[in-house]
Amino acid sequence: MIITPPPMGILQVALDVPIDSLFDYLDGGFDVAVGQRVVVPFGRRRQIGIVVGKSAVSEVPSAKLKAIETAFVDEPPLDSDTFALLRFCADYYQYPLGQALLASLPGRLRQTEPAVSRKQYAFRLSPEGLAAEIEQLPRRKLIQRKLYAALREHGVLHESALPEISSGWRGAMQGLQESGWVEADEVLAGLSASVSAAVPPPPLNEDQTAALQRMQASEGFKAWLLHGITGSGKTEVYMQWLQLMLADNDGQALVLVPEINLTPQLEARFRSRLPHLPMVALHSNLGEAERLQNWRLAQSGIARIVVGTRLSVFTPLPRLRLVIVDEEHDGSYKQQDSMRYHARDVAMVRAQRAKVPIVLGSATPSLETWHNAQTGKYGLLTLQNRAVAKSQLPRIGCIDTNRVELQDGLSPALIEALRQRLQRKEQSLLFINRRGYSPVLLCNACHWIASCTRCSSRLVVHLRQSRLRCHHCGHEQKIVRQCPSCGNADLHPTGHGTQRLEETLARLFPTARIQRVDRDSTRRKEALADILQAVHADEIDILVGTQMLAKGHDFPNLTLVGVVDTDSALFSPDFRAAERLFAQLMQVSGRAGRADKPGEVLIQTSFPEHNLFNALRKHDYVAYADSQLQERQLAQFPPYAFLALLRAEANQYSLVQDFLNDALVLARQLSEHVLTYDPVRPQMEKLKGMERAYLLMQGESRLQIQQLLRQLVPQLRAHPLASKLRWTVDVDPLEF
DNA sequence: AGCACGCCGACT
DNA sequence: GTCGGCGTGCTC
Repeated sequence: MIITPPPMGILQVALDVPIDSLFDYLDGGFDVAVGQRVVVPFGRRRQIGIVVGKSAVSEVPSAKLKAIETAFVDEPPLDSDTFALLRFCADYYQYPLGQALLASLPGRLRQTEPAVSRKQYAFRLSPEGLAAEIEQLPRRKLIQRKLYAALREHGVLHESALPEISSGWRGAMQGLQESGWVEADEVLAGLSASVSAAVPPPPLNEDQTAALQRMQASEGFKAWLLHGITGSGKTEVYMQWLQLMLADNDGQALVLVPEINLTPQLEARFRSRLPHLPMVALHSNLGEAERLQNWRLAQSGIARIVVGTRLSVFTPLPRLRLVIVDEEHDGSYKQQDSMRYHARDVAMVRAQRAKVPIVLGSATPSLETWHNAQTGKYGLLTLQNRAVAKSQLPRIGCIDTNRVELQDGLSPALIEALRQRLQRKEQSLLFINRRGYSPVLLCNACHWIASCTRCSSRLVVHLRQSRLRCHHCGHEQKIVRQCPSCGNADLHPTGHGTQRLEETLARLFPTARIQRVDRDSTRRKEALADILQAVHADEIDILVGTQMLAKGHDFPNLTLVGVVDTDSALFSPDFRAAERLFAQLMQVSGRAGRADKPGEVLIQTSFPEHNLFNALRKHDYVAYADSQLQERQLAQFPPYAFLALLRAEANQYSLVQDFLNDALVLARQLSEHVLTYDPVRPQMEKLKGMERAYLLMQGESRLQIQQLLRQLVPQLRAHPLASKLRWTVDVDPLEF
């Protein structure tokens, strides 16, 4: 008797390979759903894949077809909303779907092994336990009584909350379970909840109340810009909105934060105020196991709030009700390799698809966002006042470096201001955007300059280590004592970096306690936290650092911020440099005088009358943004135009040139709407030994750009030179 | 991306 | 004679 095997279906599988196509496999008898993880044979190796479609037939000759090896049918498949979002992004950012899909998953789900989470439990009272009373428990079983009381109050308690009650909770809980009062449910691990009572919300000021009311009054998708200076209480608005939106339902919220170590702080604040809303964090500091757990808690709907960086914009959230993007102007939302998405823009698309509101918060919104708020596309919510009573805005002044003689890079006025702060036992902060001792090593005889051989950059002098370093590629060498060009032994470190400024300050103020904060001084894992701690403990008088210090922390006793060198950003060929500088200086100003002590900001510049500083002195973001927008409109730059960049690099510049020239011809043929400029070399013409150039495409709409790229990119992939050099497409590029 | 195949130079 | 350089091409 002949047994006919059951007919096999065809699965379209997306794989983590840089090929923009799907692969067909026989389902192997597995009952697989779309979105499921599968393991497939691929050439000589095994690959993890995601099923993106099913069908009865395949275009691929049946001799070529292989069957899947395994399907993880026990795991919940990727839901269709998240899947559709990733498909949209893969399309929009010109990136292979399989790579986009797989990159969005926690690392453990990219392996060909089944991913198991550690079992954890949530506890609740049994009917018997509910019927009982605490007095039935012996007095001396103190921990059991505490646990019982907590369970009565909270209903269900996750085990992560229990150490708060007692370190000996395990034994006591066991006792309660044995007596039949408590039942345990197995849950996914990783959720932290709290048994502490919610910290009561502070009263809101008028602006905050108005913002909340307007947000509450809208329904479905609606984008808001929450514009408020540092200290105006944006976080409070977020928290009360979360409470309003999530308290009496089972909805979920996505909260995006920039890629800095501020996530734990925000998390702690949220947790103390919203202890009843289970929250998970998703950021790069998590271990693999924890990341998987938290992701699954979001996917299963157990976690109600997800606080995370860029990548978490792709986290499956079946009951998404609202999205918050904090510090929306922050550049770290833009992925700068692989799929070059902008998490803020993706969040906007996500909110739109999910028909939920989204709030973008910032003191210095990106001009794109500001423009959208001006044209009415986004609702504008303004927080005018600082929420903390009595605190006032710092006085901002410029020091004209043309008119004074600098002493090792410092003006007399700034030195005097520092001296005053030391006398008053107040703290100061000096910003300088260069680490190292000096940015240039110069031969005074022949004007030779120490340069990197692999990059078009100067080598930075690090005097303490007696090294010359390239800050772009990591190349390092001993400091040369003699000019390699003319033999002169008189080489001068020229210009100032953090190390040199630290040295100068130590000489000017021998008794002051000075601390440098840059990538070099915070290499150790806990170093930055230790320094910030010391600042709070008043163990430091003067901080010298790079923009690392601009974000986040409040220093109540800090009353002076000095900005030493900014002028290079004023005349950068990157049209966004000024926007970034303004945001940075606004943020820096927020560091000064947050308590009841008035703060002062002093900026050393050769262009004190520059319109950027005029606006900054008045704390007038609006005026600056509007003037910048006018310039952008005249120049037809974003947000009045849309850009895409084709970057290419190779050891040989001629390769890059040939490729981009061909691409240019193609692009001009393919679109009469999109303006494609001749290839341009970036500031850093050579980086890590690679010669670089790019092609800029400019269109009136996203659609025009998309239509061009949809045709151009496949043709570029087929170009004979395409495999001989490295090239990428950057849609809506932020930096050039 | 991997991993094969493939066709030319200096080595035990 | 063969070890190995990385160019070319394919993976359902």
